[in-house]
Amino acid sequence: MRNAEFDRQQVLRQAMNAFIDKGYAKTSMQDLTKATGLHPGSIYCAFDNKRGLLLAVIEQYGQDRRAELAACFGSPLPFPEQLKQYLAGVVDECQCQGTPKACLLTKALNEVAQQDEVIESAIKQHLEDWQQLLAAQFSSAVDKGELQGDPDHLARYFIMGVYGLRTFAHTKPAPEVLHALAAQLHQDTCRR
Amino acid sequence: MRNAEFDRQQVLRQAMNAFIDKGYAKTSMQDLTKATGLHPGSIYCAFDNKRGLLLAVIEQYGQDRRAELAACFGSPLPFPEQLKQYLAGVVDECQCQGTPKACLLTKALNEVAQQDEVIESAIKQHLEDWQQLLAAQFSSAVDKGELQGDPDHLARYFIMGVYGLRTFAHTKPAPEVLHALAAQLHQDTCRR
DNA sequence: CTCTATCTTGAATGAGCGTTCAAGATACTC
DNA sequence: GAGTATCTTGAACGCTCATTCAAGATAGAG
Repeated sequence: MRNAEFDRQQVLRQAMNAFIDKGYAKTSMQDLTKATGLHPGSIYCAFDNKRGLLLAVIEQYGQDRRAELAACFGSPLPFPEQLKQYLAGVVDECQCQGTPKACLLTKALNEVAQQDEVIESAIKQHLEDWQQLLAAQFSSAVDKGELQGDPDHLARYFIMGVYGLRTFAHTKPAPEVLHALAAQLHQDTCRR
Repeated sequence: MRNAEFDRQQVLRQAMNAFIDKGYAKTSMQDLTKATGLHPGSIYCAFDNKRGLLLAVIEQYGQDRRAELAACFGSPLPFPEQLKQYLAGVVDECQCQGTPKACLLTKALNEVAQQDEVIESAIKQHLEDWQQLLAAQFSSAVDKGELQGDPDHLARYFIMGVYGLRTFAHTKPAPEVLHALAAQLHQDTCRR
């Protein structure tokens, strides 16, 4: 017997960065072997093929984002403040000096739209999980009287704003523009 | 002497649909020859290469969208109503039965981000033109008292919403969800 | 220590890609 | 109507890609 030598999570996160930077199609196996340090055979042994690696990476990405969200909304701050911090994190990612970090889920969804049903629905599932986790936070804020309105609708509207913010960031606007948009979104989400 | 036999605009629109459906990377020259009816040599003669064709297609797309916007805001309706119709058009595109039409500009921008500066800035230019045209409409609405606030900020917020709506549509939500989000965006844009 | 099941290695493979180009077709000029 | 400049055609090319696989390495079992 013999165990695998590599750390699966580490490999997935390295491949994740490669996919986020170049997109799925433009990330070659050569890129992936460089990024992960694994040889082609090992990748194929562990993940079947490039597509299987993407699916595993998507799974890991979803898990990481869920942990991130839980950490942010686990603080003792009032809900609007938590939401503000969450948005600030998104904005930071979008304009992280010269090397903006895209969202793997939306980037990949955009790329494989109407071409790979399995990947498409895996991504859709994670985005819906994300929406549901956020909606739960909105719901508990409504219960505590920190917010008014339908939590599901508010969560969807907020998420739409985050999607929009990320796309807007691709056009490299001035930082204050992105901040103003985030502030407006925050206000429109919390006002009701 | 001899003139080219094909209709340039028609070819560009056919290539446009191919790029919108499959994305730039996954649209092969074979796809493009099928979509346009042109042979490889003709495409290379007219547009240099696949990338040149994309650039020409982007130009055409920008022109088409500008015409569309002018038509929508050229109506005699009050501004909020014009905006509502514009949004309705976007939503329709997003959930056009089973074959949603993405925005070529954002789709391609997402794909070539940080990989092709020329394409990136061509797209960025068209998106900024779009923003400016919308901002001009917002500005004139403010002048007429149909709207309150900073037209540039409002236009950017509205555009962020359109970006978000399009990404949200990729997750194939129920039609009423998309409509509710569009209605909310309309309200938040026009309220001030 | 030996054996063997498993993992690792990386060159080889074939398919598909973007691109080229020389031969053929065609419409305009004079 | 002849000449020619231009466009059209599509097979061929070289390259890169994802994928394979047989040989080599290694860790645990007995």
